[in-house]
Amino acid sequence: MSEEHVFAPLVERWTQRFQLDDADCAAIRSLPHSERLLERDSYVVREGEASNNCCLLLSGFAYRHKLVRAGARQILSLHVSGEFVDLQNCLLGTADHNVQTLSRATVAFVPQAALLALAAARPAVGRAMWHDTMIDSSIFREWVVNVGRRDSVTRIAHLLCEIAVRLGAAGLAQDQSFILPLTQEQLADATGLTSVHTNRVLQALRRDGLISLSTRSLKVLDWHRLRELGDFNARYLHLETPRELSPA
Amino acid sequence: MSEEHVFAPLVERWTQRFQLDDADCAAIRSLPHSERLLERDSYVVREGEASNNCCLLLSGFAYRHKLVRAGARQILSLHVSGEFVDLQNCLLGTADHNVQTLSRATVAFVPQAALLALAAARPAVGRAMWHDTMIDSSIFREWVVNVGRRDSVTRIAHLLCEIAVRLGAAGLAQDQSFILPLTQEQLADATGLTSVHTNRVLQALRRDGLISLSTRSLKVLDWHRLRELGDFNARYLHLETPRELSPA
DNA sequence: CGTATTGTTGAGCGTAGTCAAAGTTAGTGG
DNA sequence: CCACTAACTTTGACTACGCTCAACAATACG
Repeated sequence: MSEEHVFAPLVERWTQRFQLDDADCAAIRSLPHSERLLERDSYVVREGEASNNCCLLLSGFAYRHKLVRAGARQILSLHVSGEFVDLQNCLLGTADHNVQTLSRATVAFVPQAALLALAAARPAVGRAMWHDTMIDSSIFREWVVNVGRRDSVTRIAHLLCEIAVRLGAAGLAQDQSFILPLTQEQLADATGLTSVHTNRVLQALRRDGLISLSTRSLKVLDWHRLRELGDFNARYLHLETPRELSPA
Repeated sequence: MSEEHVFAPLVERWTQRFQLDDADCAAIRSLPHSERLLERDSYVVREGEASNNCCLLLSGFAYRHKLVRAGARQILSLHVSGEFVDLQNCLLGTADHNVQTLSRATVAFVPQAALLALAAARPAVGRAMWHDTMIDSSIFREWVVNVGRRDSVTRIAHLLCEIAVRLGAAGLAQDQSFILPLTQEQLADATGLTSVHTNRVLQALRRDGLISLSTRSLKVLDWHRLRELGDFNARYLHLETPRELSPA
């Protein structure tokens, strides 16, 4: 991956949604950064650490999670390539959660100070960054609802819907088929269930002809019914272009 | 409440944490706004609505929530006076959740465009706003953990700890006592439990001498044990001066 | 003072958890 | 390329935490 293309997907995504001018784009492209290849399960951020760098995911998948005293893990969100994975920790001094790769991944670490300086110098870019973090926030809210008020089948179906839509939007799905980057244990940790129960729910979804799933490869066979079953409404993903707001 | 003091608590809070100069503060104070008194249970934002105003809570309490198809409600967060209650919806065009008052409240509605213009014109203020929303985000993450991976007693204890610390930080608690602005049904909706079970857990906490609670008035009797029981660590609140209820 | 809201109690049930073991797939090194 | 191992998935039997339903008590409030 050549240096000058590192930020290309990011610039493309942002220019589609926000009015970034050439200077904005150039400023993004000239951000200092160091590119790295991370093995699966590598920690990108550890809870309690001071964070000096922000991590942009160039390829692969990542997730956030937290541990409770009893030792259980709760996965907080999933991330696909093209996303900044810890703008969150960037603004708040110390990380309050862990970020880890789900797969082998390439990332670019960008010094926090450079990002904040860019946000201050180029308000349109700052707003794009803020906007991205607000979408993350919306997804957290939906996850609170998912683990708080939905039964196990609905919960799993909802999560699969979210993954299907987000991978689709990122161009990582064809014909309702995609690589599910999570083990059943990770699906369980994302939904607040046990891996045993998650396994049984997945079998039920297969039995009912909603999905086919084998070794990390998932195909949605009946999107309408899965969406219905999962009580899924994509609004919270805010995939549409945001309304244009011009400074007064 | 006189016009020029509407933003005073906000300016004070932000200047304590960020380096805002006089021009920044003046710009905040001169934000256009309309002040209103809202009765208890008033909607501030409704899911699906386009939002044109941001709501700053001047007094009273508010909460965010979402409904699932089955009709259950999940409370997503609580808000105390001095906080912007929907900077979230401000950046994203349409609201993805409801915001409602928990008590009679006074609020100031600020036009969204003015806020975004301010954020762009005065980067330090923009960063303060972004920072506030990132703390909300951190709290959402902790709530995902709370409802996803903690048992009922731990969950309720954790929520009570959060409320105690946040009300303490806002100067709304004295001597480990404060007004608990939630009914048991609302506590249940915040923790993903039923009101019946919440009632039983509260009784257990009273029986064990951790809290005393009667008609909306809660006193923490044993902060150390409650904190322990609730698996509570205030880091996620990112209070600069974590003013925890100290054991005398 | 009457009514609505909120809190409390009991009995029975069901969803999801626990524990343990076997089966399957993927990854690694010989 | 195969053998071996670790990781992941599946199954069964049993358990328990928290839910449901329903009635009643206490409190707030107009």
